[in-house]
Amino acid sequence: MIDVVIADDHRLMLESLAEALDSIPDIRVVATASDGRELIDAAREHRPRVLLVDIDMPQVTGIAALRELPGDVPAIVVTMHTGETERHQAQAAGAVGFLSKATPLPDLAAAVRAAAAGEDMMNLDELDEVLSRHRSPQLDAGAASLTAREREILRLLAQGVSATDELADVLFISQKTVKNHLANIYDKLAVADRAQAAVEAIRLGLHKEER
Amino acid sequence: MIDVVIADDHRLMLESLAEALDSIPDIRVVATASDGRELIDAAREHRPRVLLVDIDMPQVTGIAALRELPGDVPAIVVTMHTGETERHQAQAAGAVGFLSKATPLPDLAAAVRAAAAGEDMMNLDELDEVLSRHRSPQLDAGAASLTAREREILRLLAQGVSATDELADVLFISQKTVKNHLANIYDKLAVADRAQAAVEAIRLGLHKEER
DNA sequence: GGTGCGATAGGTCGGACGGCCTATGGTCCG
DNA sequence: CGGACCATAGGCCGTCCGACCTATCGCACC
Repeated sequence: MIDVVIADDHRLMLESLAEALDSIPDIRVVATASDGRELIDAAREHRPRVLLVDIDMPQVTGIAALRELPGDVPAIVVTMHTGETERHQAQAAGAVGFLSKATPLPDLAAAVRAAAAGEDMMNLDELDEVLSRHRSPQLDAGAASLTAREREILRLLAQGVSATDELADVLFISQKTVKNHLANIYDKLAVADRAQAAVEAIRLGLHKEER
Repeated sequence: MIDVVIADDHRLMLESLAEALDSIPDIRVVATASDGRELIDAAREHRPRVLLVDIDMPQVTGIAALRELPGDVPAIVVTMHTGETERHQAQAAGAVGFLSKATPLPDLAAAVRAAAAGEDMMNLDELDEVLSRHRSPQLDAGAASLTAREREILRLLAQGVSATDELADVLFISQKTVKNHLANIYDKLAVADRAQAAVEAIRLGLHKEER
């Protein structure tokens, strides 16, 4: 689980991004800030693994805030202004990444994971390669070891198909097999019953998957 | 359920906002667009109840797109540039609302509900009053009639407390009472068991509530 | 060509769950 | 005051669930 603090002066951006990142299973937004001052305070108080920082902020800019903060927490600068000047300022202030606000959300998530893993993303030639190495969420041992069939059953659970006979009908297998898969799922996710498995499945985002 | 189409040229904003709004129980994002052209196509194809439109977009701006679209779908303009010029252009193009990107997310959700209800939000003096009338999500009959105790139990379910005896212990009531509440919850939400109730509880956002 | 693993399936069993009914005390409101 | 609603609680019953064990088939990897 990667703890993140986000700073952006547009509340709509700040709150939407916080909500969206928080719904990613391996990322948790522990605090948000609307200017550089709040960012510095939040970073000191919550000790996150990664900072996401906008440049344009009233009073203290993102760049200025980064200069005040110790370099022990990797910071990704996210900005509308992707000129070389801003880029160099960000780099000089200690940023490990510099992304445009045109970046797709999954790429930002990948950048957060990369930053948490100690990667540097200031080299544009390597950026794509670094991001692609961190595209998939780093799930905990249990969730990561789920088989395709088990994920399928979890997906159905998260979508409201909970009865054994319904699951068996949808999957064209016997009720017995459904129960076996469920038992394995309970083991891997360390839960006790369908209700808890459904909660966990939704946390993992399985309810959004199609087919 | 209010179907919405969002247009914004910054993918991070677009995708984050889509994710955040979609997680609100009475709002569904049916399509997103990165420029005015896509917005026009998406509006025609998906026939949403409300449009959320950024002004600054390449090729065809939000204002230009609104001018091309029939006025039968209410549009809310969301922009960084809140000058009188933009305001008047938006109004002339048929927008029913004009909000800054500094607007808090809950206010935007309220504006979406207001727009879906046919309200006009172009009068700044009435804006606060109109928004406050639409703050709470319009839940369907079942969810709206839940009692405090029932919501409490649903919240626990959504947070992974599923066993009758655990629920009884946490709430300091007998297991029998827990089962009675659950039976009433199943009725109101039209579900059959705890797993489905938990799924519904998360959809309603109860898992985020404290205490 | 084993060895391992996943998907399939069956049996048994005790306990948990959900459906249905009744009942009491409290609160709020007309 | 009476009615409506809620939280609390108990009983009964049939069904479903989860735990534990065994077993076969197919596929992939070495």
